[in-house]
Amino acid sequence: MTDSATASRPPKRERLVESARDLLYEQGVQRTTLAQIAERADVPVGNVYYYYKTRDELVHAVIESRLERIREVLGELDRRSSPKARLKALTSAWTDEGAQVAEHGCPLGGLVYELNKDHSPLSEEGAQLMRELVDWSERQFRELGRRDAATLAFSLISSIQGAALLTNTFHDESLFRREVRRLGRWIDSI
Amino acid sequence: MTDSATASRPPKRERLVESARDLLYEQGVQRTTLAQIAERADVPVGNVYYYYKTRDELVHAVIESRLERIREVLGELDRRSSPKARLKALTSAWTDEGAQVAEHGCPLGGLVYELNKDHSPLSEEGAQLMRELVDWSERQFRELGRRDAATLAFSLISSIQGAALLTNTFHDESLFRREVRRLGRWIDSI
DNA sequence: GTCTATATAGCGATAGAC
DNA sequence: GTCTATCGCTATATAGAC
Repeated sequence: MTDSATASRPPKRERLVESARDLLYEQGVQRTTLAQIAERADVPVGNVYYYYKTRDELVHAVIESRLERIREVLGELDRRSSPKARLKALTSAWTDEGAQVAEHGCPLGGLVYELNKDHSPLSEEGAQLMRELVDWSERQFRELGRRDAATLAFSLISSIQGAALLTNTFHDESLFRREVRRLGRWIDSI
Repeated sequence: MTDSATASRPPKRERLVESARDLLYEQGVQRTTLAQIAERADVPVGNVYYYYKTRDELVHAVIESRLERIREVLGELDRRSSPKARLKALTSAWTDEGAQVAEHGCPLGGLVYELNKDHSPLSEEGAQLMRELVDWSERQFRELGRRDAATLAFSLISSIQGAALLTNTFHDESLFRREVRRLGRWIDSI
């Protein structure tokens, strides 16, 4: 038994990233303290530094975790038969979390916004989250034979991100659903 | 001479709001300290509290300043002859600041994003910034005879906000210009 | 009204016992 | 590997001289 005392709980290192991921989303990067992260992960504060030497290193782990999740989701979407079906399935991925978007905004958009203000390598790592989405979308539009695929991809992800911001601002999930439905029709019309 | 020593400089209270407005935009709300605000305004730190009892009160003043400016700009746009011209002029207001958007994001969007995470009255005050833009846009679309004016207004402001986020993320002003041109054509097509 | 000096609290990070 | 205790710093905010 190399695991910790209480049987099958995920090891501390993993618990810390999960806790950080959730808190960074709910409260924002700047407002979240190591004490809060440690408390939710049920790890003593001082012990955090055994797993992550600095706060930034922990934030880095969260970005990596988000990046892996994005690639995982996009990989699943790639199994769908047509580019249009894939693009529409992407938008559905957001509406599935509509309630959380209304409460806390887009998990990716918020993170990226804050990292944009950061003068560290984290900023560029955050940008990669968006690049992944835009590039994947661009490939779909290109498969549809659009030469302006890059522009369309930028428009699509932009619209979703902006809709998430306003939805969060007005705390009204229905706004998000309506806008994403609109984007679905737009994709169909292409 | 009731003014300060160096003749015609704006009074300190005003200098503080201006300094705070700029720094909150450039660095974000959370990262900006009173010391930085005071320094840029050329006011001693301790003296800030003579003009604003708390930090939140100063942030409140910045929101009010932004709100006034929005109403001022929208008031000027109202002088244009057609709703379409007014809507397109609104989008131009953003591209005029394209370089800054690429560097720091949208001055309103960033502020609103951060205030959304705030558990204070400032959050609702921030929402009013967006409401002002959406409501004004909705009136224009309604004048165009659109019954889905509310939806279209939401889409327009969403797209601009999302485009600003991605433009800031990729630090490429041309992305913003291209997307706003696209929105201009969309307005024309309505 | 204006300024300096300082109180107070909370943060990230470290040292070292176990 | 795990934990407690605490350092050092910086932030907001206050007290009080001028």
